[in-house]
Amino acid sequence: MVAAGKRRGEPLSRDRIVEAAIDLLDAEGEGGLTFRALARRLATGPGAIYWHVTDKDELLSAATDAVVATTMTADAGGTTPREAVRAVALGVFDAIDAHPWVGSHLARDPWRSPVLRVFEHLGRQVQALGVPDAALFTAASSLLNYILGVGGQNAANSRGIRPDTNRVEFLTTVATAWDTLDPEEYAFTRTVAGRLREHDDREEFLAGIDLILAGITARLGTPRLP
Amino acid sequence: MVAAGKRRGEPLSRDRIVEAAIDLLDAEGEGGLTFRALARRLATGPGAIYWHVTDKDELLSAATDAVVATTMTADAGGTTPREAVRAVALGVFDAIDAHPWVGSHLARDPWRSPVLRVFEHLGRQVQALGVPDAALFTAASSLLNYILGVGGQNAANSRGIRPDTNRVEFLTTVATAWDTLDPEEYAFTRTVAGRLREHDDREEFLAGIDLILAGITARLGTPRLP
DNA sequence: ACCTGAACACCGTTCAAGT
DNA sequence: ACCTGAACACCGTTCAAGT
Repeated sequence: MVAAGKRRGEPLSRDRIVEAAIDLLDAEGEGGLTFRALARRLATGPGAIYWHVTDKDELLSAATDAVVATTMTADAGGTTPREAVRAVALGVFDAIDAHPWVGSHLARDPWRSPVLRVFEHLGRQVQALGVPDAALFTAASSLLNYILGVGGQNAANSRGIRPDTNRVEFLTTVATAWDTLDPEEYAFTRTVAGRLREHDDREEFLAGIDLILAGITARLGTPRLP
Repeated sequence: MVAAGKRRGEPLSRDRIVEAAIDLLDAEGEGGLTFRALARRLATGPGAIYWHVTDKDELLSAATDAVVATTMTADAGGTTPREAVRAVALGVFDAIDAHPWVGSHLARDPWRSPVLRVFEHLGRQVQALGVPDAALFTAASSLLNYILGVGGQNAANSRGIRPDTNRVEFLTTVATAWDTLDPEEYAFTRTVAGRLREHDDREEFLAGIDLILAGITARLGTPRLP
């Protein structure tokens, strides 16, 4: 990946452009992806990129898709469907952790290939859980939406932070801010502020997945809810 | 709301600016909010706005918060906690339906006032459900993240669409696109394509909330999961 | 204290011109 | 077919100058 910009000899190609875009996004963040910066990295002019890519939006989608696709390759054979769902979810979570911009883009890229890829893999595992046909769509998209929600928030979090601040520091800052909230208006939030301070993002994320899985399996016997 | 731009006599104020920003966002979409356009609407120069507002980001947050706050006023007294959770969730859903840009911004505005407001209200109702202290944070933030996920997707959907196309038309387009997907790679997605075509966004959203609620209540008796 | 609007430092995107 | 890079039409934001 890192070599994308170095290979000046090779002709421009969609793949090389996407690769360089990922590098740029990783290094500089969402604001760092610019046609000019990208062109500089590829030793060409900004106009050249438009010959291989229609749009900045398409470029971002392609970059996101490339990252998501790699985390979705291993089809988690052997384990239980429940663990497989967790594996898919964690794959997306970790991808966003490593490339925060993926979270932002997934959240605003509905039903296009990157999101669809995740949906497909979640759906297969939900199917394996034995969920009846009528409930498949709801189960899979609930998981998907939860994952996208967390992803968006995490992406936003790491966007607002200087890269050098660590997690604990950040959580302490937020939790301390919560302590100054109006005690009446934010009674509940203040109650769980301690929980925020000590929680582990990844475990918290998984706990949410488990909650939804519990909801899905809880009604496996039940034909319909009131 | 609509009169915000008309009251040229009154002095500029943060409130008037936010009000005009909401109008602009509603009328023109996310791309329509520009300091220049806003200034024109307020019959002033772009620089004047900066005296009352620090940033475009802060302005967007203020606009989002104003919309979210109004939907969160009625504290759903009388009904069951379950119905109250649904009411809070639907409030956010409908707000995003009416103002799609709210969905986009919520998704990228972590732990700031608009999101915190929703979190607080969800948390109170979760508390009323009888969820033990140790599980409160997870339950409330799972609901929140699901809501934010759906919100982001819905916002993105209505962003990519010309305002005149209706829902059915749009869903048909997406579902038809799904039919052309690789049958092997997207086996599950193709299975549920029909479901997508006929589904109602709002009901689907509520079904997801119910799923999470089922997960939350399913373990009310259980001390710990494996 | 508050407003004005020109100016700065950027963007994405296009397109005539080149090879 | 593919690349170049100047040019167009915008942005957010700042700031000297005004009231």
